[in-house]
Amino acid sequence: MGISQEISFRLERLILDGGLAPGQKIPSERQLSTRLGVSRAIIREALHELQGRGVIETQHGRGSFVASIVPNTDDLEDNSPLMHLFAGHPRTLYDLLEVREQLEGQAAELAAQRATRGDLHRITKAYRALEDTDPLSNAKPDHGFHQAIIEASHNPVLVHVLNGLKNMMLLTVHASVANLNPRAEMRQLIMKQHKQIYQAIMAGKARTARKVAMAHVRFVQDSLRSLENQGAEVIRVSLESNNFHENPTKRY
Amino acid sequence: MGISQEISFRLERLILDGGLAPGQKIPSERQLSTRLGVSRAIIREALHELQGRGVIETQHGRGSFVASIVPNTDDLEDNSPLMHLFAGHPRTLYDLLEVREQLEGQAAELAAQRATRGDLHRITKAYRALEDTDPLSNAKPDHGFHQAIIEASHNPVLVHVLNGLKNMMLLTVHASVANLNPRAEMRQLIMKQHKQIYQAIMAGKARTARKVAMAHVRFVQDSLRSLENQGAEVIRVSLESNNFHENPTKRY
DNA sequence: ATTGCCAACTGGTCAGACCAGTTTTTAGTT
DNA sequence: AACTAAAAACTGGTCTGACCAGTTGGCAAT
Repeated sequence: MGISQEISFRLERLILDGGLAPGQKIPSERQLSTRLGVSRAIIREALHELQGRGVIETQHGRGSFVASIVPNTDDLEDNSPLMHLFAGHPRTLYDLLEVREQLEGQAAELAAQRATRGDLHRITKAYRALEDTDPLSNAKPDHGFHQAIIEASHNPVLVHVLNGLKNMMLLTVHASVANLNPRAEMRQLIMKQHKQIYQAIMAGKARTARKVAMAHVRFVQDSLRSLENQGAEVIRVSLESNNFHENPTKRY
Repeated sequence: MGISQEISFRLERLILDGGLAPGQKIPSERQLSTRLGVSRAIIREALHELQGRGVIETQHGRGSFVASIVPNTDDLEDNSPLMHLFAGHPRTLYDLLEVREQLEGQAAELAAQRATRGDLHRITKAYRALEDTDPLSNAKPDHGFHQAIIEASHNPVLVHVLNGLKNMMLLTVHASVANLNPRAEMRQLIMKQHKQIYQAIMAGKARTARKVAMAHVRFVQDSLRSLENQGAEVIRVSLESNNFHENPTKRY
């Protein structure tokens, strides 16, 4: 581990272990530099790291200060650092939907082929719940319906993979429900798609089930995209030129 | 807001928007420095900030890499209950291949659409290695080839999912290579399939890429199955009852 | 084919300079 | 004495160029 890291940890411990209270000023970079016997560059790197972690805040010409809200260490548990960044990021939404299109399609196909009576019963139950529920902000029944289908695929790997995506999936399902359902005609279409999926699986029509399931995900995808284009608040942060890596030639 | 901050935000967005997948290497500090027109010190400060946020990880002498999304939640590592249940279980092999068929198909399609020059170069390199290597029981080049394609899809979610399956995948790739390659005519077919995939991606023929990639996985699947039926020693480990669910009515 | 070494990467650290804001001191005026 | 405005003395922000320390890949000798 480099000196810079060591310094940042040392400073963090100093701050957290008492000494410095929120809002308090920490020594200047040059002071820290001489006192800790390292170059100012190292101090600056360490401070930037703490800044990234939200431990301190810096003001040009004034100094660095202990951040008011000390981040609890529990931060790293529920949502991994990137998870937080990915969550709600529109790109990830589409990336996720791309993958979902495939996997849900296959799940539907396999479900149509392999579902047992018990599976069919569970799917029916979930479908009924989906029909009955007040469609306002009802991400749960939606997820339950898809989950029942996935489990009926009898492919543990598939179940496991989709389970791993569950958190992010819930996010997208929620996003879709929240953005799409309020629009009456969209809700109609989605319910119709659910019905198609349900019936195809019930009838054991594998190819059809795959097709409609994929179409369903794709529909959600396209709808969100069009919503986004017409200015709804699905975040879009477009950006300046990247001189960074080459860009994919075509993307979306 | 200082340049350093701006740079860190820009980098973060480029990572997320630019399709930089977890584990992927980001340009060297000196490259970024010249490309973004700022000093290396600034780049380093920005990188330290991202490091503090957990977006990247840095290794002395090697470079900086996009942090994996869920570094710990991948329970498929060594001794997870699932892995134990899965390992060597022939059913799992086919389940895995089922999922792989979809995901590899999509990866190939997206790679054909989105691959940058750098991606194409990496794929070519991996392909060459695949051609040159003595095909006897060497799963590594095979895996490298597929990996290069997957990364060229520029879909972090897809990369992540397939990465999570990496261990199991290596198992199946190994199985396929070990069982299939020794048979001359099979090896020929597989090499031909690889060539088709390679050419389709190079030519940017997305649909074709998907088709041949899926056909490739399916071929491996079918071949293993037929081998198994004629009594070859496909790892055939027990196949005790699966309490996974009720038994599907039709299965294989 | 293997080994070993060397050149060319990569990040890590340092020194000193200068720019750009902020605060304090000081000098000058009233 | 009080007020004000200039100047000095802070603060962080950026740049440059150098050198150290790991990693990697190719090339020569074996």
